[in-house]
Amino acid sequence: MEKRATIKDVAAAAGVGVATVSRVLSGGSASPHTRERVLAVAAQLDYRPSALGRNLRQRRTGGMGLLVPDLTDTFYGQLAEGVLACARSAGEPVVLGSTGDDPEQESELIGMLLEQSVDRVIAVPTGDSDTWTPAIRAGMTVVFADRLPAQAVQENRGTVAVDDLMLLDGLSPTQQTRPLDVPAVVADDRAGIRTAVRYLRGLGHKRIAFLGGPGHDRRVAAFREAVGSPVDEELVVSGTGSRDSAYAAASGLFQSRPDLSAVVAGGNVLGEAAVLAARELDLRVPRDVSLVMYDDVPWAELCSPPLTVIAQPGRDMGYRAAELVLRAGSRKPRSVILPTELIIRGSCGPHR
Amino acid sequence: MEKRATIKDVAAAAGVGVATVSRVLSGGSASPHTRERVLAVAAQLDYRPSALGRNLRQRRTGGMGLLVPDLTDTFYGQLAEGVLACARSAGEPVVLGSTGDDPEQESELIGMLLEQSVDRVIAVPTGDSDTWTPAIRAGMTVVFADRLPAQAVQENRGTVAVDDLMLLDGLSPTQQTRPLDVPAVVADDRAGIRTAVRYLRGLGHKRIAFLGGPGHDRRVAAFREAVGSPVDEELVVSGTGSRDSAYAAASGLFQSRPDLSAVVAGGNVLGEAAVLAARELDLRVPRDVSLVMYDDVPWAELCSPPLTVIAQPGRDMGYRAAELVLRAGSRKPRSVILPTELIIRGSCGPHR
DNA sequence: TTGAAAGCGCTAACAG
DNA sequence: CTGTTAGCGCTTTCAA
Repeated sequence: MEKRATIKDVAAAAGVGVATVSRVLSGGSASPHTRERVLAVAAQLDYRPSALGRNLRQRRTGGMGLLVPDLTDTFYGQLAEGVLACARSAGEPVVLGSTGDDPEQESELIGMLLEQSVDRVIAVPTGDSDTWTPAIRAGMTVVFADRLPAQAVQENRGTVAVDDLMLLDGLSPTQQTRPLDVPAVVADDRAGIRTAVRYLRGLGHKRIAFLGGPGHDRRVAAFREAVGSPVDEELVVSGTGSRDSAYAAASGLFQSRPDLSAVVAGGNVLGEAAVLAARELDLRVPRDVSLVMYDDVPWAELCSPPLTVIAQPGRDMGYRAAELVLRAGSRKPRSVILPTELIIRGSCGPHR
Repeated sequence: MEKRATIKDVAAAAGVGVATVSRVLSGGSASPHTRERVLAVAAQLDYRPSALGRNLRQRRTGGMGLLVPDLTDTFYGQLAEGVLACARSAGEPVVLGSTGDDPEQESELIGMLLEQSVDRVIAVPTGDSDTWTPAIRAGMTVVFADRLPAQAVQENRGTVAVDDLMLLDGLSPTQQTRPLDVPAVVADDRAGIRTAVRYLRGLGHKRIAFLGGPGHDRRVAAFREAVGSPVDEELVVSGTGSRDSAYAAASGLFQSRPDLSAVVAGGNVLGEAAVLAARELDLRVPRDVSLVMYDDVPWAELCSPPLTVIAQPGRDMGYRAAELVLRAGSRKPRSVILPTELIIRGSCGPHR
């Protein structure tokens, strides 16, 4: 940067000590006269306190890190906008990283944040809890959004636990030693999926498939639960996150099981793939196959027929997560579960 | 953050001075023996140099800022992914801001970046060149992406000039005193729009409308040029950036000018609005109205009919911009113009 | 080749 | 209420 006025310049110009300037600018006590004077000089010099000095002094960078799998996925775009909105109103910077749903990249990004001393992070986790334990141990305040890290292999060291969320999923907390207690902001996947499956059932569908992607474990679990056993395992397939892989999964599913009559796509990328694959195979929606997609994205309405979706509040999710990570330290944050809503449009029809 | 090993710890443990450690870690000269020893100790202590100390010392934060209008717009998601990819390979952090296409928010974000001493910024500008001049004067290296700031009212102070791009648009550089010379990475809007208009003309369309949004000045200009005078001004309308406003603009256009037979949407949000508005008004695409949309986004193919688009390489644009901003300083970066491509799908038909 | 020392701009004790 | 001072972790002269 070019030469900018420092706190010293202001102090000198105002004829006071640097500490006084610092106090005035951070709302500390000062005589009205001094305060006014300092403020005037600061304004006149166009002084802007350098975050560099402050950060070093406080051994921490302000703001927060944000790790998402892919900004090309509209849902994460919404989530990011929520985080940014909250950060902006708090005047805090956001350091962004895109993991590509790759645990290795995620680790590298965590390392980068550590190096930057960004000690507050909102993450859509990709790796398992072992990826996160070290960072949390190192003092990072993290809030998970949209999903939770897969449970790592149990060890007798503590694991990342996400309190009541596990119960929500009907998973038992297993034997955890000193859980790390990471708060999370997620949608009520279980209810969302259950509602969708019931809806399809109500339409007469028996063979319902689930098309999942990375991080959809909770949704898959909810799906299994909703359809009840025995689960036809061939009807539960997953892509790896890329659009190509999602397409391949969808296409493979339709071809291997022409008897299925409905599909629940675990995310908008998978929904997109399902629509494309169905069209390619000349399957009509909803005549030949009904489709429910997780995520309400603007283009869901553009499809013909418009897609019936399980909407989750992406922006809110980001905003709430940012709030949590900022408030952490004062009160201990509790996880948040946001409601989903089945929005019925035109992509589901009665089973024929 | 928790207590992490500092350079001092490493120095002590290795029995050398801190300067030596610093040198070794930044690839300076050191005896093989010393180097090996330091490296070993550093690894053993899991030492990670703190960016805080370095930044303060160098009076600049590494990495780069990224300012986009809206991450919910898939195109900017692609752009951001490109920037992140380049930054990642350079190991640099990215500080993100979303301007909402609001010059005021943009200014605030610039201020935030200045405060953070982020001196390299990639921006999809919203404000005019006066918004940017101060930042650039303050020593910020900026690279514009996707669009250029509107020319501010001429003064005899220098203005932000974007060298050859203005010529590309057929604008004369007017009388500029010491242009600030900000490099930019943009798509060849002029060619893209021209190709689209010619294509529609070839289909027999005479009344072609342009549906623009914020920052589409160059596209509007290209459109005017392509249709040739006299331009029917009622056929050139703009939204303000929100989806609602885009919808209103599209709907208003269709209603006020039922005689139009083709629309060029200046961006994917406007294309979305056009599809929605057309459907609402019972206009069939492409029977009643042909549509070409700027931006190729995954869902363009999902529409029925699939949308004919002017594709621009969003990801490349981000990547190139990041490269430019990182290389700036060594060689003086030149602007880059990326090619567009008309991808013909199904949303245009012959004029009836 | 190496080490000692001087800060970068700021905040937080600690005196006055 | 205010000023002085001591660093935060690092890079970078400057000597040795």
